[in-house]
Parts: sequence; C-alpha cells; structure tokens
Amino acid sequence: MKAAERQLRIRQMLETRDFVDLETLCRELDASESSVRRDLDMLEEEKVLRRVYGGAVSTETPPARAFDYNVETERLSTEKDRIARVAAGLIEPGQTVILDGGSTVAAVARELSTKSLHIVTNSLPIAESLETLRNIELTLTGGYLDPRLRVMLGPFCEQMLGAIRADAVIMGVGSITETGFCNNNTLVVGSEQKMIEIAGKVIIVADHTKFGRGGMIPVAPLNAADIVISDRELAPEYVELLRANGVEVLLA
Amino acid sequence: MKAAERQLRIRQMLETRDFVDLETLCRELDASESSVRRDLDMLEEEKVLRRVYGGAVSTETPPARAFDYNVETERLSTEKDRIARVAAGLIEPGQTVILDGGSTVAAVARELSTKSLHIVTNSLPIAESLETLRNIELTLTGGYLDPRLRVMLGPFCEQMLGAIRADAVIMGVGSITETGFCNNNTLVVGSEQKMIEIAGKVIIVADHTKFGRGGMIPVAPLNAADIVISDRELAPEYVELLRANGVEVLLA
DNA sequence: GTTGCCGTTCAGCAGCCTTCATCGTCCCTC
DNA sequence: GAGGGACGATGAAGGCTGCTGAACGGCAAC
Repeated sequence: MKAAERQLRIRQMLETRDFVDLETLCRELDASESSVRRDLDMLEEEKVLRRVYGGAVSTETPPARAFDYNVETERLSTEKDRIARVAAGLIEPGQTVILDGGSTVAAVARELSTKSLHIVTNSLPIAESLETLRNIELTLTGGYLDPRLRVMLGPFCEQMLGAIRADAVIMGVGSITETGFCNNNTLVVGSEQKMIEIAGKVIIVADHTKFGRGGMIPVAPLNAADIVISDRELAPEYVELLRANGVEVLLA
Repeated sequence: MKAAERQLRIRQMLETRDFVDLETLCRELDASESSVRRDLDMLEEEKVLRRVYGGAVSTETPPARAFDYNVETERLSTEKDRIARVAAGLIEPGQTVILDGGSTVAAVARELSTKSLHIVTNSLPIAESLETLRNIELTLTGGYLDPRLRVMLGPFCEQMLGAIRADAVIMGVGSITETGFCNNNTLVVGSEQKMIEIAGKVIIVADHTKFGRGGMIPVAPLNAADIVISDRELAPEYVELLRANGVEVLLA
C-alpha cells in the first residue's frame, strides 16, 4: 500500500476512535513499523494527530455526545476492544453484516471501519461512526427511535429486516444463562430475533460480566448462536455450556 | 481505450475511493503506465485530483458533507426561519408529520420542537435535532444512507413509507417550474413521491430562489401540493401559477 | 533489569520523468 | 482515390529520485 493511501486510512481510523496504536496500524495497513512511523510524523506535521508513546491520538475534539453511552463505552473498554478485534477478524471484505446496538458492537464497528463492507444497522451511534467512510455502504433499518438507546426498533424495523439477507450478524446481549440469551427491552428482543433469523452466521459479543445475570426477556436459546466471543475471565463452566450447545467460543 | 474515456473512468473511480494507485489504473484501463501518468497530469491540471507518489488522491474533501450542509443552512437563514415558522403553525399537536431532508425542512423541525407530535423522517440531521425531546416520538424510515445528503433513501425507505399514513408531509424541493416540483437526485425523488402519496396534506417549503430553476428530475405536478410556503420576494407570476393549480400559497 | 518503543541509517527497489520509436489519424496534394 | 507528410497519442527504455523495510543503538516505562 502506498503512503498516500495509508495516510488516508489512518485519518479514517481516527474518525472512529481517538487512539491508534502502532502495531494495529502496521497490521491493518500491511506496512512496516518504519513506514507507519513516517506516516504518523507527516500527519502530525499536518496537525491531524498527535504522536504519543505507542501510537497516536486524534487532535479532533469529538463533539462529546451521549451520556450513558460513553460511560458504558469506558467500562471494560480494553476487554471490549479485544473482543471487538476478534469479532472483526471473522468478517471478510465484501460481506453484508448486520450490527445491532450496544457499546460492545460499537467497538466492533470501529474495528470494521477499514474493511470494505455493506453494513446494516439499527443503531444511530454506529451509523454516525461509519457514515463518512467511503469503503462502507450503510443501510439503516427504519423504525421507532428509542431515545435512550438511540436504536431503531419495532414493527417497521422488523419488517425491513425481514426483507433482507446478510452474511453475518454481530450482536450484543443483556445476559447469558443456561436457558439462552436474554435482553431487557421487548422491542430490542423483537429486532434481535429477526436479525438472528436473516443472518447466515450469528456472532454474539459479550464480556464475562454478562454471564449468569438473570431475569430478563429471552431472545434465543444458546444453540441459536454460531460463535460467542468473550474475554479470558469467563468462567470455564460457561465455555463448556456453550460448547455443549454446539456454539464455538472465542476468548479474546 | 481513448484518453478521454480513460480520464472519465478515472474520475468515476475517484467518486467511490479517495486514492487510486497507478498499477490498478493501468490494469483497469488497459493502458500503459506512461498513458495513465499523462492522464493523471491532465486531471491534476483540472484540479480533479492530486498526484501523489504511487498514484493520485481525490481533491474532493470528504468532510465537505457536514460543511456543505452548514453552508446551505446559513444561506437565507432568516427567510428560512420565517418560512419554517409559518409551516410549523400549520401543524396541530398530536399529528403525525413526515419531514423529508433539506435545510429548509430542518428549520421547520426546529420550530416544531415544542409541539407534541409523532415525526417520521428519513433525515439523519433532523432525527439528531429531535431525538432528545420527550414530547416528540420519532420514527425513522430505513434505507440506504446517502453519505452526502445524510438521508435514508431507496426501496427500503419507500417500502417503509408505503406502510404508514400521516396527517401531513413537509417537504423541500430542488426547484419549482410551471411543469411542477423537481429535485436533482433519483433516489430522493422516489422517496418524496412516496411521501406525497401517503400524506393527507402536502406542504412544500421553498424560498424564492427555488423558483424558475430548471433541468432536474420531476417529483410531482404543481397540483400535488396543498400548500406552498415561500418568502415575500417570490415573483407574483409564480403565486398566480400556483393558485391557478389549486395550491394555497403562503408568503412568510 | 527487562521490555517495548523511538529515531537513525542504509541498501534495495518501486515509481518518476524524459526521451524516442511506433502507430493511427487527418488532411493535403497529385 | 491513392500517396505522403504532419501531428498527436501511445508504449517502451533508461537514468534518477525518493520511498520502503530491516537493522541497530538509545531511551522511556514499568
């Protein structure tokens, strides 16, 4: 890849995250450390970013949106990032991928931002983080906009989902128990069930704190998932449980 | 392949990606390195692109989207605000109102923000400006997200609109001539035609500069509108023309 | 002290520019 | 209508420029 292209891609990446590390850049851009360093130097010259130890941070001050959403984004962000990277690694260029709402899935969206994809989502934050990228064709489901979750839901959303097919869905969940995946909002559950129905491969992303919580609305039994991605702190019995249900488990 | 055709193809390629490398161009255009270099030089002369080591980058600045929208928002903002206030005055609390994209309609959205309403829109900027309001229930159409206009369009959008009914639609247009209302984007026209179909009352907002422009895609004949709202500088012959077609005209 | 990151240096080579021969087209002449 | 010259466009070749990746020593972080 050429210097100009690399620098454009770095700019793009900084639109969706505010820190990029050198190792990731080398991998994503398929270039040597030296070249990436030079690119970062040039972009720093242009005030696009600021070099820091281990990578670079965006100089763009983000418009600081959303309250709850950011807090949830911060919590466990490193686990989330690792989970997100693994999830993104399962997606091939050119695929159609459904992303549902939630901060873990938003992290996946960030990791997907360099691939050439068709993304279908009902999440406004995810749409906003991807809409400027030229390599991503973005389709939104319609529906009632939940003001707290910033996600489109309800019959219109489900009807729209019913009209499409996708290679994969990447979904967060509220909780996971032996009885299956759960969530805590009727409308969210409805759209998630539809997403599972229309996607070739169902990928669930959930950090270990999601396991064993109870008392919510069931979305699907465990065997509805093809792959579950969690972090290394996940208790072994859950790994066993999932594998016994024919689910592939990846620990990031 | 001739030089003119090659250059056209290069322009097209730059619409969907922001960097093209020489090797790819040679392959895609089936031409020698020298010829492609010459083409790039000429296109650089025309400011279509900028030559960089290994290829060329588009001179179209991607962040132009946001700023275009802002420029258009600034232009005539006082006329727009007055038009918006009149339009908002036509809406009763409790109604279901469709808002299409465009800066004039965005101004109407601001004016509507104190009423208790159900708003249906395909515009992301409008959705963002209304989403936090507790008195407004917001439903978005789905569809392909046009990255420049930030509006959802296409068959999914139209299908979703086809499933609902609304008390009124408030619409901007690209131009108004004696033959009817026009716009300059095929997909936008499709969704606007659907909006007109499903709305009880069709309200067009258009400052006087929109009148008499030509050469765009027809949306609907003049008599498709119930009310057209413009500003006081609108030439009297257009007022006459609209009234002759059974359209109520309000000048803000 | 160890690890990981940084900046520098340097050989290798990809890409650039210039030059030139070739080809096709157009127009003029006979 | 055929022949020939001028012209522009094309692609190949050669020398030069500067980008790239690997290696290495130094320094910050832990």
